Amino acid sequence: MSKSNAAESAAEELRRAILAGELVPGAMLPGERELSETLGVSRLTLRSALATLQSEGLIEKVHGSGNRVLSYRENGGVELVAHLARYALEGGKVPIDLLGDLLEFRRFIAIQILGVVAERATTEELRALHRQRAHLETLVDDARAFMQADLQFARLLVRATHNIALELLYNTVQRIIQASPGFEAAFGVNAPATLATYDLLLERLGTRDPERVQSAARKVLGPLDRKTLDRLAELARVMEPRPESDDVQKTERLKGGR
Amino acid sequence: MSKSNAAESAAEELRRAILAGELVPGAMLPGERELSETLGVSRLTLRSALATLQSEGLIEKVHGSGNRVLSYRENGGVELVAHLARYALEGGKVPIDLLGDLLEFRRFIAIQILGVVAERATTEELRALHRQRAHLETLVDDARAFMQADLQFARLLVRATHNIALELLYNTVQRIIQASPGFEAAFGVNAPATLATYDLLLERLGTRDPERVQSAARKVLGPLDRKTLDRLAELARVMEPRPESDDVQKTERLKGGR
DNA sequence: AAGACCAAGTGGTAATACCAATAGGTAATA
DNA sequence: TATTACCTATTGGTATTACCACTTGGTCTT
Repeated sequence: MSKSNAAESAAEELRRAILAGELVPGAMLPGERELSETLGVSRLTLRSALATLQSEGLIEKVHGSGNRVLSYRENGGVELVAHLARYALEGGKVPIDLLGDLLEFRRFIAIQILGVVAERATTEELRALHRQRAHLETLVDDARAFMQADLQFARLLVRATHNIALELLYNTVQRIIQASPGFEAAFGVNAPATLATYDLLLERLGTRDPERVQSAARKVLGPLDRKTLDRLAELARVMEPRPESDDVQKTERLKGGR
Repeated sequence: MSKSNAAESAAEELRRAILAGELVPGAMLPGERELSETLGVSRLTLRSALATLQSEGLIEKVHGSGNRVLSYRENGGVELVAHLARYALEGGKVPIDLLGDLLEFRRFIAIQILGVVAERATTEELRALHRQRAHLETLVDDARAFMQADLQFARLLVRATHNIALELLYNTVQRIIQASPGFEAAFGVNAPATLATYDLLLERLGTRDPERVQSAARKVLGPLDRKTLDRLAELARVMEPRPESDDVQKTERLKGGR
């Protein structure tokens, strides 16, 4: 990859091996001195990579003993979703299933959040949501900008719950989405339907009745996500496996000249 | 804390300063060479600490420029919940509000999860849940063991959703809970009511009707969490406050230049 | 046979040197 | 005068080397 970060590259290689099952849970990694040489980085850089993997719950460091591989199913943190998605994309596949799981997760949170927002949000917070909705409408053409504004809309929603745990969780989710190339497509694909959905929900929020908001959310959000997935699957079919770029030869010829 | 880990201690000091608002978002930390001397660790160790803070979304590293403090409200990950709880406890306070937010978050997820589990769980997975419920009954006296078994029960539940994103999220939540001293009390305090609740939910799950399961969950889980919080608040009143430690002077040194 | 003990291997920390990227000032230029 | 190019001090990133602290597994002693 084009990342210039040596430590992250090393972490990447190990992470991929673990997620691919090549490194079995319970197994001990080679010693840091040996492993650093194998990966072609200094022991220091290797240790930085190992620290990252530890924070992701993929390995366990035991002073005096070694580095043990853990089961990512039982210990891996949410941030692995981004990596799983990236590996799938690099393999040429659109991670429809994974994205579906992530959308379901988001939907679950959203339904519940909408309920408490109806009760707790200040009028000012509701106003801010309407403003952001209006802003979204101007960005339907720019997928990336639309995603950013959509995330901001979600942030305003979360903040209106006045629940710090949910707010921090949202930060994590946002980082996952932004770190997952291809996920942004899921936002742009369905912009018009998204806006219509927001309109309905905002209208219901105005009633301040949690029941009405949640029942609407349950009816609308599921189909919306399903439609998004369908369109993504469609796009995936259209795209050919992977076009090799033949610009390489061209650039080669440029070198000699001047 | 009595942790022998130098890097984590350094990270701890910086994290505390950031979460306490002593280091304002947007501010630049002192250079790594200077800061490492200030904290009494090598630059290497300091960098390890900074890497941790970066992964938690508290700072942003900019090659050639410096380390910028970020707003934890906007960038901090969920794992900060554990640290916030710990700081509160070390200050002599039981973080009732924070724990309430966390329980609410857990409750939101649980309600939705129970819905899909009713649809998707295999009969074997339901059997495993019943077994774990029976096992829980034997541990009502040992708060720590009960918490572990309770977490395992929740894991079985999450796994039955067949949603990898939710499963990974649960891993993160579990780590937060286990890293938060005092949170385990929230589990032991209300063991009998917890068991009764599980019985009800398992019975409803047997019907395979999402609606019935969710409506029961909505009715039961809220009051259960409220009762737990009440008992914890009661316990907190009984315990006397704690004499403070005075490391306040140190924090002055952390404020950086530029 | 059981316990104390020692030694090799492992991760943890430190000190130093050098590479790479950024920012800000300065001089050359239009 | 405003703009551009570039140089340089400062900052983070990586490598090398050495030593400390802990764990483990064995030997030695009792």
